Amino acid sequence: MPSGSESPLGKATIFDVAEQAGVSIKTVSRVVNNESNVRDATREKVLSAIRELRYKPNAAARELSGKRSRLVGLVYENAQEFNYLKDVLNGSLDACEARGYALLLCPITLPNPDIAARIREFVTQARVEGIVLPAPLGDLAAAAALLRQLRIPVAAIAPKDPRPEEINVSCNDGAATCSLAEYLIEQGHRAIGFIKGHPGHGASAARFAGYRRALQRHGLAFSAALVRQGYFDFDSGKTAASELLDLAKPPSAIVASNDDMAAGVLFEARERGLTVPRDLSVVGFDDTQIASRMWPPLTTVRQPIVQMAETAARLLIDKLNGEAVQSPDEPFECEVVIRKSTAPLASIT
Amino acid sequence: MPSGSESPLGKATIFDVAEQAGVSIKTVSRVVNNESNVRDATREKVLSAIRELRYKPNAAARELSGKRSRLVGLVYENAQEFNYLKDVLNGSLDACEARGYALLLCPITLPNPDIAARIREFVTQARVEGIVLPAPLGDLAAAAALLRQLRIPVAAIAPKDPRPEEINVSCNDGAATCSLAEYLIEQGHRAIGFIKGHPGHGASAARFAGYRRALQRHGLAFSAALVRQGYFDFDSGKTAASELLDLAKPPSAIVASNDDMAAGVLFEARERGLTVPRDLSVVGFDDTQIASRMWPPLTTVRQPIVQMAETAARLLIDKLNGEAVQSPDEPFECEVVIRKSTAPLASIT
DNA sequence: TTGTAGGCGTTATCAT
DNA sequence: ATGATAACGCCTACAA
Repeated sequence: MPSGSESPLGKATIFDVAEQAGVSIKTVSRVVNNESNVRDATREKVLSAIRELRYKPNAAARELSGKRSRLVGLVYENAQEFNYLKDVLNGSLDACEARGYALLLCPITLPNPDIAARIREFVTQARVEGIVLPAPLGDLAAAAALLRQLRIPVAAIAPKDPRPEEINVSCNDGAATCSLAEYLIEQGHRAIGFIKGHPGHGASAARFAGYRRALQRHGLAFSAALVRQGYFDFDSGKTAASELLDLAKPPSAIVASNDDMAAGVLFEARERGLTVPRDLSVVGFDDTQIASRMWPPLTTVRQPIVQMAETAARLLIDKLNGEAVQSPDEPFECEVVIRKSTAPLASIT
Repeated sequence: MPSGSESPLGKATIFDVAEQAGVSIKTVSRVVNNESNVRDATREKVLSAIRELRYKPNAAARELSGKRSRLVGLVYENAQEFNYLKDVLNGSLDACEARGYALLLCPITLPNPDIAARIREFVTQARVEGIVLPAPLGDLAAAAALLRQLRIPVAAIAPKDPRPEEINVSCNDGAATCSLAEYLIEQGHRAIGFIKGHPGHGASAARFAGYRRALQRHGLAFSAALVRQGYFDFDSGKTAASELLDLAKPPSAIVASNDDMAAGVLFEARERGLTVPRDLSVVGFDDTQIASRMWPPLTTVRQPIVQMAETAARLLIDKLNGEAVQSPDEPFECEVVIRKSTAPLASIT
């Protein structure tokens, strides 16, 4: 019977719904927030009123009153190579959308003299309830310390040192690197070079360990001479390859800890007139877009980054909503992608 | 004299500031919002109280009361190639940060059966005041119509059909393509292939026009046989190159409308045993990261996308704040980047 | 199970 | 130029 002057254009408030349903605003609030203690019949009445009026809770009022912003922050390294972030973004956004949260971005350009100040500014200004923190930022001492101090929930993606009280999502990139190296060994390669990733990145150590494990399993001696430090970027890969290829006994295959460095290796090989994979096998890691566009297309490893990010953001939001969440028991699985940058060792010797 | 119990932890409200400064909250509000009609001395008092108390206006309360969310949306195509978006993101974020706005993301995967619904949902749910709209989304009829209907201010980046009542930011990519083609002509090339970009993208027509202009200027006949339709992606570039190279009289140089397609051309050339640039010169457009990592590194054009996006977002926000803004009079300048995928035509004939 | 009252921090109205 | 007071729409007590 009651029928105020509900404005036709999606401007209905909780009062309009209450009137339409013939209940109090509190009851509407209960229904909207999925609280218990509402009789099914009442709930239905309210629900249909909500539908009719196209009622959407006012986010500002909700935040002002309830102290919850429904905002999650993504604090990330604003690197040149952006494909990793693209996936992180898509995964995080999916989770946020599904749960009615919005995602705010906080790019950080490294090196940065005062990361802590930037993050603090972000957290206080943007009023985010929690933070998704993809590697390698979580492993920066300054960032980690601040976040701990701020007592803001964090979901770390591929952290080096997972904090047990927080959410952590990882993948088994060590095992994948091991598979990759074993694949090369099975192809007859014995002298296999390795280019490490950025030392501040948790994955670097894991991938290196995977490489050593492969050698060990096949009874091959590890030689530090075949290992070079890289930094996940094209130039460091090129430099490392140059040193490796200058060796008196250069490797017949090189494992780069990511695709960008592998691209550098390919580039260096080209400059020396070497043909890949005939003269040198090369593998990367990440299956970034560049991997399939180079010549030859790169044998590499694909990580389920979208899924990892989605999981991280989803668990984070659930935690913010008071649910007792746990980090995944098992790391996510990586997938080896064989392309054309690898070939059996020509047994000419 | 007055000194309530200001909580030490950045929780000061407008009342605390008013008390500290000995004025009413309305005056504080005036100062915070840069309104006139405040005596300088009063303003100073308030300002110093704000500093002392580290007062930050509560965004939720502001929005609830003032109807302004200080949120801007970025509606973009969620494409594989993400470097373009990376720059758009950085530029937009810069402008937002500088003006106290936050940026919300609305990725759209194409093709999408109901773009309009998605955008409408975003605008109403995310309560953004305005939208930054990078190409090619602005040129999709469905999106354009909806945005017009929603009456929400839009800042378009590189639109095909600029709407005079909105903000539009572009660059002279037609002229740049012309320079690129002229460069090839000066290198002795006469049969120059062209791979068009996605027809829905405004830049495609501009770049094609630039190519034709270059031919015209140098008195070269235009041949439709040397032109192929591409879609800005690697595969379409590869296919187009294949067709072009199958011609009885194949071109000695190919202009691809972007780097991804140029990468496809390079790939195809490799598969045919052609050496670039000895047997074929290739140029791209965008100077994406891949351009400098390929072999040979690509001659291409760099667009100031970060600047364009920053300008678009800045003008949009200024407009939202009631300022009388105008789109830039001049398009932004592109820069030709000469690398190693081009060489003078070997005059063997 | 349901409803009433008060407050969240700001901006807007209308005085003064 | 400045101030008192009423919205803004919702949520959290607390009552019934």
